[in-house]
Amino acid sequence: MQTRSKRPLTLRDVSEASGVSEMTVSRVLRNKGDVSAATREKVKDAARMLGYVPNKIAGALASQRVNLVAVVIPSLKNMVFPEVLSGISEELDDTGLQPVVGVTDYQPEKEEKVLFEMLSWRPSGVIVAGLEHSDASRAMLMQSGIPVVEIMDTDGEPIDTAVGISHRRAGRVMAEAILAAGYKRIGFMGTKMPLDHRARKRFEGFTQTLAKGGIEIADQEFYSGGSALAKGREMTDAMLNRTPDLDFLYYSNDMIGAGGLMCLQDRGIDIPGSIGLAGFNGVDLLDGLSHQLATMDACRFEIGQTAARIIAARNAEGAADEGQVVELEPTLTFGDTLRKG
Amino acid sequence: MQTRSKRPLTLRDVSEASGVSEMTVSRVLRNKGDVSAATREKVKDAARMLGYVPNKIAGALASQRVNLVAVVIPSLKNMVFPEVLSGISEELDDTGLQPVVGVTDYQPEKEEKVLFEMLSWRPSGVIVAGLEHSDASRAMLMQSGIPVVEIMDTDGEPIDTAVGISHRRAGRVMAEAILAAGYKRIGFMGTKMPLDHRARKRFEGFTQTLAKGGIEIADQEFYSGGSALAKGREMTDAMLNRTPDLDFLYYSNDMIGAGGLMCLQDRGIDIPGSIGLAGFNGVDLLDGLSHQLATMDACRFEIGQTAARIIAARNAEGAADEGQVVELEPTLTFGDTLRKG
DNA sequence: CTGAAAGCGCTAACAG
DNA sequence: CTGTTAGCGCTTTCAG
Repeated sequence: MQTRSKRPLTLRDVSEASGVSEMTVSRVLRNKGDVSAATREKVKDAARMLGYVPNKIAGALASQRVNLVAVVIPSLKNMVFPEVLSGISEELDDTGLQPVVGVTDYQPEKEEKVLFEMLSWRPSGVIVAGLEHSDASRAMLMQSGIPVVEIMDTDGEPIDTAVGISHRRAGRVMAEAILAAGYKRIGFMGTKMPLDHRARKRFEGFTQTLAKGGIEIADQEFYSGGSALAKGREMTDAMLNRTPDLDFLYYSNDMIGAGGLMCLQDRGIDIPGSIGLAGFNGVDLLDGLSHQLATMDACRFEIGQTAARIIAARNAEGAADEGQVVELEPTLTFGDTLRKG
Repeated sequence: MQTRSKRPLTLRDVSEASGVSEMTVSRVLRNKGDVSAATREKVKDAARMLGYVPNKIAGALASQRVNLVAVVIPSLKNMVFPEVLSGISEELDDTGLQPVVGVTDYQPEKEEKVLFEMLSWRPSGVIVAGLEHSDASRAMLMQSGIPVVEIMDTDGEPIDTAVGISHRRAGRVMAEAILAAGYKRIGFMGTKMPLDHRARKRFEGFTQTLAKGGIEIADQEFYSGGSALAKGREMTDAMLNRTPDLDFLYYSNDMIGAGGLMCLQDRGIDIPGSIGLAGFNGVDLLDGLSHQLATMDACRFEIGQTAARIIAARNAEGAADEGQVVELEPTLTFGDTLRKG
């Protein structure tokens, strides 16, 4: 058929090979406009024969249309984000739009850099995690004139559109459930991430609601790095030694919660009678554990879907519902580690 | 400063605002060629003031250079692939190249589609998981004239360059360790994925080596879908009921292996005395378990790094070491679940 | 050090 | 239904 070539093929090559004008070749290859079945076949054969791959760079420049959606997230290691991505990817599958992922490592400067890179490709839409961005980032996004959907969080002022859950509310709901169940001596363990605003908001909602119930966090500890499971185990062990009278442990994610669960089991503690536990995220990775950990689903997949749907709609219709905030309802799962109040 | 605008800014706008020719503006913004400090400042100020974001589409078309590296992987849910991605991403960080990810869901037709999409952006390199591709995919990749690195696997004929481990060998090494430890009645559990060629090759290497030792797999089971931890637990339970005299369980991944471990613990079985276990992948997610599972590291991060380094080098130098195969050495970890022979 | 002219490969907008 | 003519916004190349 063909071999490793130096110069990539162009429309002109297909045009010459098929004896049809470039313009008509272009139309056939895009299924645009009416072309007779005969020429259509000729063109398609020639293209296939040569192994022609259209140049989207040129196409995009000429048509001022790019079928890319920029997706900017803090990390790929957290499982939460690949799940959101799946939602986006699935929803975009039939729209002709394609997600392009950028990772910020939770660093505002890197976010700025990534956004700049992304925007310089003039994508059809931008989906970015969180509502907190540098002034420069916000300015860029506004200025771009591109539809922007901020995801995961609704506690704040969106640039354009937001889809997510209220983490403050999530913290509050969990606190209410714990209070209702009659737990009094509560310990908290979480990641040491000053830049994880969503974890911070959950923590705030949590402590504020406890405070209203007249309760203060009895002990707390933050970690960073390492295997979450191991850390959860270690921290829990340390905390129980330090503050033996705790009757509830709230973890900022399910993975360290699972570590804590193992620690309690090793100690032979009655769950949730003597001590209750809860995590956050609804990670189904952990479904095989001996106890099902109480947790709160963060609607990751659905958030991705919804955000993608909004971008796709805007892309099709032109301007539309700007400035909306879609707040999804996280569901609380009691599992086997939190008594119903 | 500026507001939501309709028309995106162009070089011309910056040129007019700064009173410097477009060409010189372009040079400043790319740090290319010599420009006086004075005009440089003028231009930079104007660009910042306006909030100018260069149009890479136009730049790429004009310069015939795209700073994108296509990365095509089967899935994002498997943790293995995000890890490879991290390696790629990190290695690419200082090269000016940017990864763009495409997901195939283990489907050859989707791989073909994704590759076509990717290639139509004329990336500087392609990193693709696996050595098995449709004829059309292979043809596209060859034809493109773009550096191609196939990753994860070295058992086969690469299109251009390959970086990975030999899964056949990995299976063999594990089998040898198990034989050396004196286990005789071996059960296997894995995913039911006809298209996961690497898992298949491991299994082949494993069974062939056992055969040489005069041993045949005593029982086996394949699953698909669901939480791996839970599945591992269920399958192990079922298998032990069915074939109670097993003395070793080999799992195709660490997650189901962990589920199996829990099952054995529930049953109060002595590990690794009465029954040994091993998984595959070296997932540090699981570090907090009561026993450290025997496993084999797949060198994911390193594979990503190496592949990225090769692409970056080719991009800088022009043509170079084509056709090489880099086989990395997976390390066997005995942990607490496999006796040393 | 700076600028003018000529495309990159494709598609929009018209004519036939 | 098919072809022609202009660019898209930038960079290359070549003159100053």
